[in-house]
Amino acid sequence: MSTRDRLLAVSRQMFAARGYRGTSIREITRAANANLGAVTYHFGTKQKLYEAVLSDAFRQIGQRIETATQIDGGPAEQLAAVVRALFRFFREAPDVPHLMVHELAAGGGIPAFLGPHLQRNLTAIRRVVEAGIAVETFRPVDPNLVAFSVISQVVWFAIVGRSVIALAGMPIDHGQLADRMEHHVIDIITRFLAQEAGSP
Amino acid sequence: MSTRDRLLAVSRQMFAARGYRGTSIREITRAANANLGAVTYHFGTKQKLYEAVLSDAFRQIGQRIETATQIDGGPAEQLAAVVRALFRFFREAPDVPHLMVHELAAGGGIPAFLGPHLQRNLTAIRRVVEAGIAVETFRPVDPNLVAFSVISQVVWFAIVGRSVIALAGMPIDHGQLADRMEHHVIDIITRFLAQEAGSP
DNA sequence: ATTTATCTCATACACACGTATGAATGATTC
DNA sequence: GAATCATTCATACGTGTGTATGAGATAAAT
Repeated sequence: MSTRDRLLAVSRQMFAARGYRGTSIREITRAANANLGAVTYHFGTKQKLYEAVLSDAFRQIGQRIETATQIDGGPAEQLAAVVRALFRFFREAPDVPHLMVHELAAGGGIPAFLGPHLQRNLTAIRRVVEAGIAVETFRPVDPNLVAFSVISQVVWFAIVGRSVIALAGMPIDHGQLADRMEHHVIDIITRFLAQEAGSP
Repeated sequence: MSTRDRLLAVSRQMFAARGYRGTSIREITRAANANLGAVTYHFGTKQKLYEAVLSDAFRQIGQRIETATQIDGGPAEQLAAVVRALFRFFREAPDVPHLMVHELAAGGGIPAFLGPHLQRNLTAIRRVVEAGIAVETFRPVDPNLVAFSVISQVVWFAIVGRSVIALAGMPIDHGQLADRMEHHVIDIITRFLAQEAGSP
């Protein structure tokens, strides 16, 4: 693994755990068995390294979502697939939701270089909902709000799920809660989108 | 307004916008028209100042939630009141959700001094759901998951609502979206908890 | 074998940080 | 009015920060 790649991997972990300002490039290079100058050489500046980490993470999310929206099946299956894909990805790469949230929590809105990534993710989910409405599988609701509900719950679980188990005193482990939460999110969205029983 | 109170107010804004490490006590004291030593004098250390800000914010959230759960009306009305109270509070004090998220985004779980606050909030919501299940207004679902859905969507909206309007190209302002989002969250939760049409 | 390009390393610099301290000021009390 | 207390202020200290730089190492190309 090249020095550049080691720096990226370690940065990702550390930025996720401690945030941008909470992580020094000295810590990063130490943990990556690299020299202090390596950051300057490969990325120019700490900020550029951070942007590289973030772009990569958001690009991965986008890939997962888009793949999920392209499976065979109706809109309901595709939407469920999106939720499942997000849960799986965040379990494989728990750094990613933390990176997201660190970034979004800071004031000043979303940085320019992340806009396109987020927009694509939003659009992918919205399209599925719109398709479902078009074929009257779903009620005619605002697709943006649905996308919002999906993302918020999945990301929030990835961030606070562990802590909530302790706080609520739930007698289960994180994996079990993740499974239940996955079903819960799919369930809650499905019920929201379902045509009323007695509709035409 | 005393120096101590000015420090608290300014800190709250700045910690919310830039996070703990992103805010220096020099910036704080400058913006609060106070001397650098005032922080040492009134709070001892930057960390203690931060904890004072955070405890206060979470205490306020708790008050709002508990008040909402005590209104007259059935469980459905009380749950809707909680959602409305949270939306209103986060609109009045937009710093608070940012403080929350900054804190939760950091690794290492929830700090000890925040645990009790969060637990109380969780419990208050859970009780309402449990009451609704007991009188068979609601389906028998896991109350923790419902609390989770409520909080995640409300907080997430407070954090990224503004950005999403721009990203999704929605032709409305933030206040309008907040109103729609409030209805949406109440709607989605209500539908989830509603007894099936043909149940006994 | 020598040049060239790519990368690593140790070190230096200027600056911002949190904290400590002791003098100065203001208010309260006797 | 003197004495006591609470608060404010300017300043100093040590440390950690991001970045820059130039010498050294390694590998590729000619």
